[in-house]
Amino acid sequence: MSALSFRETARDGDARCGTVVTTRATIETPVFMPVGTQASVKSQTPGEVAATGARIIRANPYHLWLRPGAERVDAMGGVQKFMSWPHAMLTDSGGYQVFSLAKLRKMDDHGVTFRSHLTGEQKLLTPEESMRVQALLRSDIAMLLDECPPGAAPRPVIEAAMARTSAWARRSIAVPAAEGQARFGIVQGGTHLDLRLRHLDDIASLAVDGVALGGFSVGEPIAEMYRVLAELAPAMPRDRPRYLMGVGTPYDLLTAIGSGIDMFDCVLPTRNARNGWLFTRHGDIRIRNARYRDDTAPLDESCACHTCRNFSRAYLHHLQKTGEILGARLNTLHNLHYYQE
RNA sequence: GGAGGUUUGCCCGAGCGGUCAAAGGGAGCAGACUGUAAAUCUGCCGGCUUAUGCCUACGGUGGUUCGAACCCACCAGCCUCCA
Repeated sequence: MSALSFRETARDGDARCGTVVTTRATIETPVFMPVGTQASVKSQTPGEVAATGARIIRANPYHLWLRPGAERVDAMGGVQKFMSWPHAMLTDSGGYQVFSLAKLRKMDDHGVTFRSHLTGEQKLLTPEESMRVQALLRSDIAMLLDECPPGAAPRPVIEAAMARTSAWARRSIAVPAAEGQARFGIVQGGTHLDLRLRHLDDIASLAVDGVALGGFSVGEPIAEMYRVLAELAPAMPRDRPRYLMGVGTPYDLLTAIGSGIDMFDCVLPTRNARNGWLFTRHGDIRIRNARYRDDTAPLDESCACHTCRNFSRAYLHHLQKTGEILGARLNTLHNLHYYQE
C-alpha cells in the first residue's frame, strides 16, 4: 500500500478540493500546515494546535538533526510520538536552510556543509543524509533536499540550482523509502515561467507522491509569484498534491488556491503572533499600537477562537507590551485559528 | 555640629574645558517579518521645525574662561562616616 494517496474531490476553475490520506491522517485540501520547526509549534500544545482544526504540521529535520539528534528522536518513537502530536507530519529537507543560513554553509554537488549555528561544528547534509534523518524522524511526508536560491538570483544561478535540485532528487529517490513515508519533490526556477515548467516536467516525472514549489517568497516581488503561479500551478500533476512551500499571507493563500495549489506552510501566523501582528477578516492588527490601549472589543467579534471569545484587545495589548508569555500564546492561537478558517 | 561623597534628558546611567542636544540601557511611538539562528529586528525618541538653523537644557544662583554638563563660590536635596 502506498504511503500516501490523493483524490481530487471538487473543482472550480483552476481551484480544487481534495483528500490526502497519509499513514496517520486524512487531510482535506486546501490545507495550511502550521510550522513546528523544532518539534513544537511555538507556544502551543499539540491539543491547542489540533483545536484550531490543523491535522498536519511541519517540522524541520535540520534543526532536529542538530538537536536533539535524529537518532534520539527515533529512539523516542519518531517526532510525532516525541512531541505527542497524534496527526500527520511533514518534514522539510533542510533545503530552506541553504537560503536562510547562507552565511553558515558551503555547498557543492555532493551536499551542503553547515557550520552549526549552535556549536560551530561542521555538519554535512547530503540528499542521502536528509532522507536518512527524515526516516529516523518518521514523518508522514518527507521532502527531497533541494537548493533554494534567493529571489534576486540571476537566471544562470537559478538554472544551476534547478540542475542540482534535480540531481539531488534522483539521489534521494534512490534511497529506499522509509516504511509509511511519502516523498515530495521540489520544483525550482525562480520567477521564470519557462524554467519553472521545464523543472516541473523533470520533478513530476520522478516517483514522488507529491510535487512542491520551492523558491517562492524568498525576496522576489510577490506579484511575480502570482503571475508565475497562475500558469504553473494548473500545469502540475492532477493526481498528486501540489504544495507551495513557505507561503504565505492570507491573501497569498487565496490567490494560490485559485491557481490550484493544495498545501501550504508558513511561519507568518506563528511568528507574527509572537510579534503582536494579528490577522483578522477585517484587516491586520498590530496589537502593540497605542490605539488598542482602551479597546474593549475582541480582536475579531466574528471569530470563534478562545482568544476572541474571552479577551479584549486592550488586554492583548497589555500582554504584548509587558512581554507576557500568555500574549504569545493567545495571539498564536488566534492566528492559527484564523488560518484554518 | 564635623568630614566626605553625590545631584545629567520620562527613568536608569556615561561624560570631567571646545568635536555635547549630551554614549549606552529602559520606557514611549511607529515599521518590518512568507519551506523560523526571530517572544526577533529596524527607525524615531527636548522644542520649533526639518535647516552645515534657532531656542531650551545637565539641582539653584553667581563667577572664572574666547568657550562650562565638566573649573570655583554659595545655597538646596540625597547618601555615608564621626560626634
